[in-house]
Amino acid sequence: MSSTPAGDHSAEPAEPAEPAEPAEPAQPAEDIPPHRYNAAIADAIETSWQDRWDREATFNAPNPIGPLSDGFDRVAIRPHSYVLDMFPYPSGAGLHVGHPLGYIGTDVYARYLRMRGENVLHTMGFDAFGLPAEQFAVQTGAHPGTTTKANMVVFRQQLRRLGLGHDRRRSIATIDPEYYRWTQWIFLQIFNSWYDALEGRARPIADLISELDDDRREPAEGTNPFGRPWADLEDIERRQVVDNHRLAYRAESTVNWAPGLGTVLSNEEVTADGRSERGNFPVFRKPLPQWMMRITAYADRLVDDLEHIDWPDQVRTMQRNWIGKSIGAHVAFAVESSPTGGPIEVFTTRPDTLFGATYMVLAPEHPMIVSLTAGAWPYGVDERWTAGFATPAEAVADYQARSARVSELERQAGEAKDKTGVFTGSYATNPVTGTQLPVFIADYVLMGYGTGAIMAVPGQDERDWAFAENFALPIVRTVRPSDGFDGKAFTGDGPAINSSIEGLDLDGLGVAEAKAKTVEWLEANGHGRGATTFRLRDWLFSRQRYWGEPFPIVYDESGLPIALPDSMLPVELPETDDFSPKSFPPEDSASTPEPPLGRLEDWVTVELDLGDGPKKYRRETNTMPNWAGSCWYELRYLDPTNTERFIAPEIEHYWMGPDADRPLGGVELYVGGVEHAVLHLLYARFWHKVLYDLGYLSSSEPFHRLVNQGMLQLPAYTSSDGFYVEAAEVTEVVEGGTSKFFFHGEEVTQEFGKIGKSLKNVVTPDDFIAEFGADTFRLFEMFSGPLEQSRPWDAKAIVGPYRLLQRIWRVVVDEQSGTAHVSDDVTPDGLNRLLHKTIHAVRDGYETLRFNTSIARLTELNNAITQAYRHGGAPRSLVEPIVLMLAPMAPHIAEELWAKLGHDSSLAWASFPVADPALLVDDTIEVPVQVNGKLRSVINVPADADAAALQAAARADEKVFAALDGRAAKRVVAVPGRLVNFVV
RNA sequence: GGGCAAGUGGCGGAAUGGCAGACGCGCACGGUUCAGGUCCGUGUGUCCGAAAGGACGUGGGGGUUCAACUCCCCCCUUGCCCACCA
Repeated sequence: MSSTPAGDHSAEPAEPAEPAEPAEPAQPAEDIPPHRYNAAIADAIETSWQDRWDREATFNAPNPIGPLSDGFDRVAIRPHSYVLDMFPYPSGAGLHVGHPLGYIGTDVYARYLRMRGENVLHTMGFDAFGLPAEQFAVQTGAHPGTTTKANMVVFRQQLRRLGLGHDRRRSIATIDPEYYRWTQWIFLQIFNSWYDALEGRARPIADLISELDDDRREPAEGTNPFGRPWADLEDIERRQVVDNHRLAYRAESTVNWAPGLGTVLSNEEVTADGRSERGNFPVFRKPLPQWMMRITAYADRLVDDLEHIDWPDQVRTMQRNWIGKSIGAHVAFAVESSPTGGPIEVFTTRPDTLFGATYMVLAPEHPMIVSLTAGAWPYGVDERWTAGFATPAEAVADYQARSARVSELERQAGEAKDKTGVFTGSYATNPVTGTQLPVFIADYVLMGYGTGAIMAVPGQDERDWAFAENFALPIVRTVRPSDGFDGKAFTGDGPAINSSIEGLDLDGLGVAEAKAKTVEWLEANGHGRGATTFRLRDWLFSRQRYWGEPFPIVYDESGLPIALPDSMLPVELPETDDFSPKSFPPEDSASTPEPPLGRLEDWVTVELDLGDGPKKYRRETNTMPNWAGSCWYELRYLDPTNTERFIAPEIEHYWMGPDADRPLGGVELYVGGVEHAVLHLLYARFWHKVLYDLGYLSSSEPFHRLVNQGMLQLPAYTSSDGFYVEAAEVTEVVEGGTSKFFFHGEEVTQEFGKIGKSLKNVVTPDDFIAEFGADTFRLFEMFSGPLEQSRPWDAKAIVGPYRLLQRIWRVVVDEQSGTAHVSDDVTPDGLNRLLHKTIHAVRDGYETLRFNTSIARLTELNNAITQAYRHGGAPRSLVEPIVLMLAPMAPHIAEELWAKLGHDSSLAWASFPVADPALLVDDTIEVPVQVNGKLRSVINVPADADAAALQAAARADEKVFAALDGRAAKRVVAVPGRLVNFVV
């Protein structure tokens, strides 16, 4: 591929490069040369090149069609890549040094791919709806839109100053009505879809209705509460049945209500100790009508497709665990005392242990408890089972009340392991043994998982064992423990025991076989069937907040939701000064959410013509959660100005369509923090799959390759009383090689931690850019370790990359005159070989995102050049490649040097140097010689020396001769090109 | 309690079966300088030794191999995630 001048991509013809450095260097100390690379020169170069890149639209990536397709004919034959960052939330604090790590990494990679000859899409937008902006607004009274937009201006400046090569035409913000118009449109697509379990994909809801009308399909299980067939239903009933199928649906569901925040939260936003992730307020479980997304319909595909994407194992494991797929069986336990209530259905992953089920437990919220609570205790009941109450009804009511209240407190105290519960007075029948099993309620069984009821098998389950001990319940072992019958549950594999009746004999079988055989028996005898359960719940999708996307939904007098037509989008967020959520005392569990939009009566009540004449409707007053806008932004970057569609299919296919390397398609590289491993990445995959199912996308996964950048840890300082002090005001004193730290005269202790206000250790890129320039800052962030790795930020070490740039500058530029001082000499063979080895290694570093190794190789090469050409005059054929190789990481200085070397156009599209394979192998090589595995000498041999020649050369070496000391080798390992090892 | 990742000089890190410590920071010495800083050069794993050289050395213990930072087993430590999920 020949070099493509940047002029090809410019809006205007390239102008000759103008020297960007100031005429008067800022530091006129007599002995410092006037044109030594320093912060002032860096600043001049960097701002000048940033302006020129903007002017020439250097980083615009042409689309194959549409308004952004200018110049596509010139790149049509090139490969293309889409390199993406997780877009930031524009907080008021601006960027700290941790943020740009990933942004610089993707920028280096994108610039490298471009120089390798690809059409590269790289841009940046803002995830700008969200709670912090709203909370800040509530505190200050300023509108969240105003503060958010001001923050975005600051972020844009900071990002631009880093020299990130973004296609600015594609930048979007989720708060833009022209963006969230399509967020709402996608919501409607999801609302107007259902999951066809037979075909395993989402389909338009209209298909369902016509299939129901034509009697080709029955309503799905649990969607028709009316007990009559579809044909006999009233219109309003049919609407409800259809609504029950939708992928976005309203349901009375138990939600996490945080009175202190005034909003409900998704399960993912609640911490393990029952508090809100944001704000740390108590969260109460409360049944309320809410919008839900049927993400559980995709649980299997979300798990299965993890196999086909290139993500860190850690993140894939986290998603798998979050989805929590369990394979087992549903088993029905008949209840004689309550013939109307039907059997108790349980889910178990261990159907093989059915013979060991000795009691049953229901969650305290289980709906069958009412019918199962007996009128009186059975004769001679164990008093531990009754909790001292005279009747089961009293005992059950007391336990239910306590678990609703206490569970939160107990969780907060961090100990919920003590097994409590109470007997209902009823018994169920074990389907294999016919034994009567007492039915308990206990809070160690959760209503939200499986069926909310379990068969308890103390012999094979540690929790059941603990409960059985507390309540003196029988324990039957059905698996022979490999470690003896030693007074605890055995959960491992082993031969089944005590598990045989007529028609079902498990004894001697391993767990897997016994499971299969039991399921077969259950199905044959009508007692149950194989079943899969997921930990994942449907996604709670509504929030009682102001600062989010309004739903494109209205309600008529029936109270059922009606989708607005596409022509009425966007439903703009109404302007108001009254955007505070109605919050309540944090402990007020009786309160219910009141969305701010509900107070805007003029907006809520609306007259519309939705096809049957103008009528009054009420708008939905909830807004969408923070995650909605980030579920599809990677798609909108591709076609940001499209007013007809959320994205043109050809454009999606061009940038994200599947190919040999990416079987499910998706972004080539996605870089962001591991904190989004579950929420954002799971929701975005879900939406992407729905849109794929509905035929809008050619890719079925949004992000093919994911890399989590590491976290930078900054020094933080604690005083002797344990409080953090401002890191910026701490001074370091070095005494005899060890450092001591002082804060206003008091000695403080240094530790390394997450960057943040709480540790008082925030450091911004701005300070470093002012002192060293953006190129040095970029190089430093990339040099301190691999992109994925977390590491301490040692600010002092930034002088290393600074010196490197000074030295490279000095190789090209005469520090007295400021002009290039290279020669047209031929590069000597030795340096030329080093150059080509460097090219090889630098490319490898770029491709594997190990930029630190690329910098090391460049440093070595530059050191060698410096040694050989102390006073300038290095050959151009040696100097130009080093400038090009430096360019992805330190683009401004590289552009400037490139210009000084006489090139008129930007090197952003110049060809990256290619190593000549012939120069990667030397004529003679050094080969280590070991005796008994210990290094004794290094010999010089021809590169193509075979094993025999190697051995001969090694024996001829006097150090080897001495080490062998006359002993005969029992064995000689001679690996051509690698080593010789004598075993004596 | 479970899962995953990691542990290499004073520090960040390099080496993915074949010369451990590339490259950088720091430090030491030398040059430049009135001086300091900058800049340039040399050295810098530990121990013994004036040196040549030798011994030891990648959290600990064991194993596989001619050869292990690298692969396998056990343990320790740290970090992250999940945590009564039947």
